[in-house]
Amino acid sequence: MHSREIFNIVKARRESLNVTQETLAQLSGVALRTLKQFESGKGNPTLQTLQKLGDALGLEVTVVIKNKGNNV
Amino acid sequence: MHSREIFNIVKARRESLNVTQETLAQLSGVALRTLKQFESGKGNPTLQTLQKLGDALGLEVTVVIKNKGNNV
DNA sequence: TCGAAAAGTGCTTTTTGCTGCACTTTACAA
DNA sequence: TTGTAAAGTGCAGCAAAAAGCACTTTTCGA
Repeated sequence: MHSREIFNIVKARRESLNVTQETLAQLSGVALRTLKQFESGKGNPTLQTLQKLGDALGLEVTVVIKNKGNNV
Repeated sequence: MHSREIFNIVKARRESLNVTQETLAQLSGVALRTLKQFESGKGNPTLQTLQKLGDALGLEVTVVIKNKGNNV
């Protein structure tokens, strides 16, 4: 999952919940400026930032094994 | 998935592949110091760092909806 | 069409992640 | 036990993320 995809999922999720950036910023504890930057495709958020946003949106950051069945 | 879990998954994955921190650092392009810090449970990696490590280990960072069936 | 809400952007400061270096500690095989 | 490889840690510099502020642009309903 590429960064862009992740950004888009967050943005899409926020929109599907009908929440403004400002509200999400308050709910998540992430600064509005940071959120804006992030949703407009720029930036390289820290895991913590991503998780704060995820928590507020009912999203979860996970790390999974790629290509099951093709591993050592 | 909490930060600790993510750290542990990365570490466990590296070990299961029998790769040293030093080798992973070279393969992933992440500095050894950063990797060490990260595997010992400290730090708050950026998405990019996490993805570099994931790429080298065959892991993928994803963002998924929690509690399927309980959404808007 | 117009006005307000929402979103996007430039600039700046503060904080902190990334990195290199040197050293210590731990694990393990000879 | 001892030597070596691997892993962990303190310190410091640099780059970049986080955040605040002000302003512009876009969106959209009245």
